[in-house]
Amino acid sequence: MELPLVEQVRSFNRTMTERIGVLNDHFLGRNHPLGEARLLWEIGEHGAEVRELRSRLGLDSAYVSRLLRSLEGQGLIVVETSGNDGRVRIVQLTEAGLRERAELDHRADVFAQSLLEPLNESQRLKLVAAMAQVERLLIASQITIALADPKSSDVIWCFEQYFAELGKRFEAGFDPARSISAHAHELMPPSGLVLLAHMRENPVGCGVLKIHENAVGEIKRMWVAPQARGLGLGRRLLEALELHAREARVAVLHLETNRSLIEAIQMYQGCGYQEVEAFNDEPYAHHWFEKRL
Amino acid sequence: MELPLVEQVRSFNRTMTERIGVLNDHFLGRNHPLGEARLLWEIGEHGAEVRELRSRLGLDSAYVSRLLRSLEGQGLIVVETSGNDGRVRIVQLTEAGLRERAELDHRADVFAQSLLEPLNESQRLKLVAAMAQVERLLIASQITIALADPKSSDVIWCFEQYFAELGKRFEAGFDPARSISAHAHELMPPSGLVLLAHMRENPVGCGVLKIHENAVGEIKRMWVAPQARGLGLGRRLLEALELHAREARVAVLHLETNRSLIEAIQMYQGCGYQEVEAFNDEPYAHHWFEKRL
DNA sequence: TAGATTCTCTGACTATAATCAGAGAATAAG
DNA sequence: CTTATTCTCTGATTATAGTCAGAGAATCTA
Repeated sequence: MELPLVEQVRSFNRTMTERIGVLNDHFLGRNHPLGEARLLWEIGEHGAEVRELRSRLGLDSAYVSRLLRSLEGQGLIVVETSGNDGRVRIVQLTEAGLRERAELDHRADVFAQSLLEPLNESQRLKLVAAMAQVERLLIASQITIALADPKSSDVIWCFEQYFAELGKRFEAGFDPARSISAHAHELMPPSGLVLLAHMRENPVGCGVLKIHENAVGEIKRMWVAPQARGLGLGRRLLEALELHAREARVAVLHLETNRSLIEAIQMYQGCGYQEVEAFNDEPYAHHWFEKRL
Repeated sequence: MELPLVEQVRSFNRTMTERIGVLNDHFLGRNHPLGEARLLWEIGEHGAEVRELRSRLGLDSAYVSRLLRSLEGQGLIVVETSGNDGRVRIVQLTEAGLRERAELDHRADVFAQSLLEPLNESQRLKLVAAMAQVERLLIASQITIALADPKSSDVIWCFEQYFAELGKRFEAGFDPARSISAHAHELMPPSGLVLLAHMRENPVGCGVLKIHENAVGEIKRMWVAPQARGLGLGRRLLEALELHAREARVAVLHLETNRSLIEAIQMYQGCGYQEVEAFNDEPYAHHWFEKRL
């Protein structure tokens, strides 16, 4: 690989732009303009709310409305008002709409097969493995980490997921009330902060830093969503927390963890955390770590 | 073809469609509509013929003309009549056009870097390696093999490349006149045929089958262009020739080769060819092979 | 319960990306 | 030298993909 990294990425982008063009022509081939096809696809077999479609596809409400009117005119969808909220409208595919969607599905399959077909078995496996790798890493590179409000719904959701996971993994379950607390007011600067990782609007990980008086920081609630694991996100979160800690003149970071969280323990050690004597009486902890910054 | 492979390819396509959309918005971001930007890019630093641009981008002549008029109006290009052929027009970028193109170039770089930036060193290397692999195999899957007219310029070009390469690789050079002949009239059905491999209009490999009376076929002029090597194209060409041989009721295939063509010899053996006694007096040959079909 | 917000829709408008028919000039082929 | 072909251009027209302003109804918030 003599090409500089950026050159190789650009070359890849050129190749893919071309291929995606072919894919779109394929989709487009017969039938609908691309906008309608995408919408038809996103509605899915079980229907969807219009507002949901709009935000998923990132389209203007006037435009979506027009696309829906067109699909309705073709008898591919029915639109009805939601029972729960009279403002919200629900789109469902009709029989004809389902057939049309199956046709799109089939075309996408045919296209995918046309890429594999000229290759031999070993090349196919290599291609698919490399695609999975590219996809994974591109997704990883889309994850952003930012300061978050501990009272926001995304943070609350992440903490719930975190507690639920501890409940499953600890031998004796987990009761947040028994554990050392970290309430919202402690998690706002200057006494602490929450970092949240997002993947396209969706929260996929969190981490908390509490700042104590004696230049001691405490890391808590490190969690990565299952679909975002194996991408080095835990380490990224930890490093981002350390950066904030340094800025707050923290000299030593503490954290404690349960023996069932094996990957976490390995990550802490890999990031330079040393196991030390228990520095608190957290009932769920088996290992206590510290790192001097 | 097992479904998981197709599923992974489709998932990859979805991810890439999204990324390419972002790339286009980036390009588009400021400045020009996408069509103009693509054209500006394709004109290149040294200018180009309009007809060449049209065929490279696959656009209608009226449309290209209009795009050129628009770019001309913005002072980014100048169009002049070719000296050789009064019908052909040549487009050149002006100073401003070159700056604009450099800007596009820069944006593509920034985009590529934005993919790499959030990753750590080892992830970057993995991503780039996987991209190279995907690109290579997708390009391989774009190569088509078809019967070709031995008098066509593509075939003549491939044969010239083949002879030039033999001249370089054989210890004593290579003189086509001394070698056993294969003239155009022998390479048309029913007495023979030429297969040509194309990658997006460009010839990248060839192979010849001569059919003799006693159900004996002869493989000659197997060549793969340097940029298409390592993709299994030689084997694909050979297998395609064998298919044609079977259809022509050939029972045994002969071929001879020079000891310096090591990869070729390995490929023949890997495809089931057995080394036999010399069956002709080809002066450049060291190994003679046959395969019963 | 008033006022703000959310959700969807319509009307009016624009930019982009084409396509088709045909004209005019230059060149190639017979 | 005539005819066919190639290359480019203009005019007329279309489809696609939006954007913006605002209206009307339902719902949420203070």
